[in-house]
Amino acid sequence: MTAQLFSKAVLDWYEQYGRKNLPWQQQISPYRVWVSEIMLQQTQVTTVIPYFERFMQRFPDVFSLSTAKQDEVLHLWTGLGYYARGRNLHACAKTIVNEYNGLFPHSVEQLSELPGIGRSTAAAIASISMGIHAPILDGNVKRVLTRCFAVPGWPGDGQVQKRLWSLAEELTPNHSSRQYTQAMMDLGATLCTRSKPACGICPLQPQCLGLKTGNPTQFPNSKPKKAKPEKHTILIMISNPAGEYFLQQRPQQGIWGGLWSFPEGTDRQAARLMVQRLLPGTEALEQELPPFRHTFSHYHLHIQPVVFRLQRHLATVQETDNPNHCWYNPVSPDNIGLAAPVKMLLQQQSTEEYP
DNA sequence: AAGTCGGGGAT
DNA sequence: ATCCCAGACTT
Repeated sequence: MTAQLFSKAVLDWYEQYGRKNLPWQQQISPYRVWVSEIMLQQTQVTTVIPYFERFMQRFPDVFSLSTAKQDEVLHLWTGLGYYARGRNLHACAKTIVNEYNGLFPHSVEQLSELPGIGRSTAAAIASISMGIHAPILDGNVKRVLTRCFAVPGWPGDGQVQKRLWSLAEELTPNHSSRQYTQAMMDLGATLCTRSKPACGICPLQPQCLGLKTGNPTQFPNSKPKKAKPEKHTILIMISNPAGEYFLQQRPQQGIWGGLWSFPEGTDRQAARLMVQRLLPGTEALEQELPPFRHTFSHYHLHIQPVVFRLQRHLATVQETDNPNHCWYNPVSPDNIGLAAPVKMLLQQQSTEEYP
C-alpha cells in the first residue's frame, strides 16, 4: 500500500473519531504540549490528567516554572513516578528562559538537545504545537506499525527500532502534521489497543498484515522477561511529640532522586543505631507497622516500617551528617516531593492519630 | 546493548 | 500475579 493511502485513512478516521477534548489539546501551546508529553512518557492518559491540571494551575507558563523551587516541582510530581522527568522538566524550563528567551526552538534537532526530550517527544512537540513535519515513534505508533506491517521482534531491539523509525518517516505526510501525530496516538490508544483491539472498526483493517496472521495481538512482540530481584529495607519513621516525622532528602541520582523519605536501615539493630546517630541520646518507643511490598520497574522492595516515638523532642540533629532533613507535619504538609509509599505511610499515621 | 529510573491501570 | 504505558538517559 502507498504511504498516501495509509495517511489518508488515518487522517480521515481522526477527523471523525479522534480525541479532541484532552486538557492539553485546549489552548495548545509549546509549553502545554511539552509538559503533557513529558508527563505522558510511560504513563497512561487517565493517570496524567489530574497531574496536568494541577501543574498548569500552579505553573501556567515556562517563566513561572523556571523560577520555581525544585521541591515544589517534585511535590506536584509526587505519585507520578520517574522523577528524573520532573527534575529534567525544571532544568529545561530554566534553559528555555535563560538561553531561548522563553521561546521553544522550532526544530526537532534543537528540541532533542533539551533535557528530558528525546527524538519522539521532540517530534511530538514540534508537530502538535508548531505544525512541523516530524514523525513520532511512541508506544502507540509502535503498536500500530508493528501490527499493520507485521513487524517481527521486540521494538526495544535496535534493528527493529530502526525499521520502525524508517516506516514512520515513510508514512508521515508532509501536511496536517498536528492531526497526523494526534491521529496515530489516538488510533493506538483507542482502537489498536494492547489487548482486544477493535479491528472491526479500524480504518487500517483492509491492509493490516497483523490481522491477516489471525493474531494481531502477537504484535508488538513482547519484551524478553527477566526476574526482578527482591530487596528489603526498614523505613525508620521517627516521630516527635508534636506529631511530626523526620524526613531526609534523597540524593539527586538513584531511586526517588530528590524526593524526601524516611531514614532507612537494613535490620532492626541498624535502625536503632541510625536513630541514635541522627538524634543522639533520645529515647523512643518502637512500634512495628504491617510490612508490605512495593514494586519498581526493575525490582521488588519489601518494606518494614518501624515507628520510633520520641518521648521528648530533641532539636540536636546532626547537621553535618544530615544537611537535608526536616520535620514533616502531616497535618500542615510542606510542598515537597514524597515517594509514594512514604506519602501513604504519612497519611496512614496522621489519620490514625486524628480520626 | 543493557541497565536505570515509578506508579498505576488492565488483565 | 504479570504486562505495559504519548521514553530518556547512563553505562
